[in-house]
Amino acid sequence: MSIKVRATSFDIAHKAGVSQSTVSRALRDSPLVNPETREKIKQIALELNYKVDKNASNLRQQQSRTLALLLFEDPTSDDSLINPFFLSMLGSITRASALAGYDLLVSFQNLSDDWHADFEDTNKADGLILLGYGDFVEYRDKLKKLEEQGTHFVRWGAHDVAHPGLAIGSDNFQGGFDITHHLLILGRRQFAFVGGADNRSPEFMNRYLGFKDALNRVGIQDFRQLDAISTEASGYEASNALLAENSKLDAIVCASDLIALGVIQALHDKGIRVPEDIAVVGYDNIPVSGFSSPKLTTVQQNTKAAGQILVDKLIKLISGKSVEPMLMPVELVVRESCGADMN
Amino acid sequence: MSIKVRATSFDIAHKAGVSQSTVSRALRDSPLVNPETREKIKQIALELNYKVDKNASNLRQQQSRTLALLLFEDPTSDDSLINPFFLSMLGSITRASALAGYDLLVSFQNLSDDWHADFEDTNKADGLILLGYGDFVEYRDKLKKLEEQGTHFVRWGAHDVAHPGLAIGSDNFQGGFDITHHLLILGRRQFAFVGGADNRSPEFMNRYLGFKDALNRVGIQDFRQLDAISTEASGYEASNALLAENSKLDAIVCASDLIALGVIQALHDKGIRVPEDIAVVGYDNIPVSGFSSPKLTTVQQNTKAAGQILVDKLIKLISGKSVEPMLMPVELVVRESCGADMN
DNA sequence: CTGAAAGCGCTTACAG
DNA sequence: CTGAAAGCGCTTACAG
Repeated sequence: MSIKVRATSFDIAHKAGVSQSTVSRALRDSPLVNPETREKIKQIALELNYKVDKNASNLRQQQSRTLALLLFEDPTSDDSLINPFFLSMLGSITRASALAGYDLLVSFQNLSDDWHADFEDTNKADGLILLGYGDFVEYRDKLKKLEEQGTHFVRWGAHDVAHPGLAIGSDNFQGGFDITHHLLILGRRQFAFVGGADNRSPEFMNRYLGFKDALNRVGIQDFRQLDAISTEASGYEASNALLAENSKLDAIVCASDLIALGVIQALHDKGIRVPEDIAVVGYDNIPVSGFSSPKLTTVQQNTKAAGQILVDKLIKLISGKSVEPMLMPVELVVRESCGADMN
Repeated sequence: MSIKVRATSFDIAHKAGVSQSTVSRALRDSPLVNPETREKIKQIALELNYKVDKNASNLRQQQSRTLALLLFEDPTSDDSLINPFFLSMLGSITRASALAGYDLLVSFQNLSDDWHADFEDTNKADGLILLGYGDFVEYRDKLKKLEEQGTHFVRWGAHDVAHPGLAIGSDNFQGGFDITHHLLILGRRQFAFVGGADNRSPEFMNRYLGFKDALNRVGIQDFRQLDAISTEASGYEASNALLAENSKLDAIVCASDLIALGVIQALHDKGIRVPEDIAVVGYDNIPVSGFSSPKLTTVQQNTKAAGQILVDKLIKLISGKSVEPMLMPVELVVRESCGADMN
């Protein structure tokens, strides 16, 4: 392996017979420098394989042109599996950052980490994108600290004036409403919702509220709700608990696809047919949902646009512009598990 | 939003009544500094919410404690979808980096980009992890450049003394052999392999060679091979081309799960039963493969260990230690699409 | 054990 | 249009 000798701007200055300041200006395309000089300098830089030292440049400019993506995992999830929904956002965030000329640091965080202080405070990143949170109540305290320190950050989730920071999220209430409404149209009447409906997970809560509203509007006051976190195992368990109650059921609305997959598995294991006996629907439209049997009817969030928007808003925030929160529309994806093609 | 005022080591020095050098030493746990002084300094640092400026620290130390993960996508793939196999490695790489005390920059690369010069040369990263490549022939030239510049890098793939740099990969030959052998045991005799078997994609090539070897060992010289890239669409197309040939077939070995999914879809559309009429197997064990119908028999690579190993080897490389390439074992995952439970 | 000083490699206000 | 100089915030060799 060859020894690495990095050229500095002084080396170029020497070769070009100009001062180091002129080199710096030329490479930054400053209009102050003579076009011919600039070309000569750029040529030499190329020959020497010169690259600006980012540490020096960043130190001098007091910025990093880097964004940090902090991913909070559900503490209970298998550590080899990342939530597929976040994964799909990772792609668009990475692309949007690159497009805007920012590098992207990616980090998985646990609530126990001292995460709130690690990136922007060390000048490694100009701002943070927060995805997921585990338990919202604990999370909120950390957000408050971030805000107090003047850190620039955006988060994916439900915006709420009561919560610190700017949130971009999709319309979970509408999604919960739409998919429940769809089941009502298909004639289902005996409902259960599986997913934690408390302030520990505001997304699930809003989906639940949409679910409830759809039922109330047609006069249904009677339904079941069971807590579950977003894993197949949790859905499986909740489903069994539900069946043990012996309540009459013809539709189960799940707060996520992962939960729905577990619920369907549990029903299969008991010999209950989906969707013939009980319709089951999910939320997120993760890749697997198009392949399960039956294929999941679910709600699609626009992850591609979401990533782009998170990045754009954060960059605006960094440059001191004012930024509005945003609620993104959702789309119902009808497949088999709702029983739509039974009619 | 509060105005951000970052404390520097001078601020702490002032408050503590010591010199700035002592502050730096104390925060780095240098044994040179008096324990009481150290504690006092640490206390003040905490109060002022002081964090070492990484740009300054990195500049001074000429290192970044950062790794860059460069992900090359198949140029033909839908840009909203990342290869699920890489995604699963992303998790373990991120975790392993954090554990080793390195930050992780993530970037998607196109072959057209000037990627080979962007991270280590700017001192933003101490080393690179390369995942995927698109076309290996073009890729190889870039690798050569990286090596010439003395960049530290490891890549996921087949190690070959003829190729620049250090590769960690799984045993694709063995995987191709094992899964084909499994089909032979189940009584299949008329084979096709779907996946590009040329030097543009060495992984596929090795899987193909394993496939071929398994057949040759039992005296089968006659089989079909069709090119395909790792997408469902490409598998679908190849499958139709195969059927159009009217050759007798009872088993299709696919170079990836994505291809297998497309092949199965094409067979379904023609009313051909899988695995009754034709067995179809994949490679990668992506999450979807456990949910397709029929569920895919496939080959599992140990992505969790792989990510960890890539990070470990790269860090060794950075610290100037000698490092060996590695071939990781694979595991056959038997589900339904091979027809194992028909016997 | 501590401090004064040099220097990492840039960018940019200042002077010409 | 160009150069000399200051300074970003650290780490560490040197001197005591």
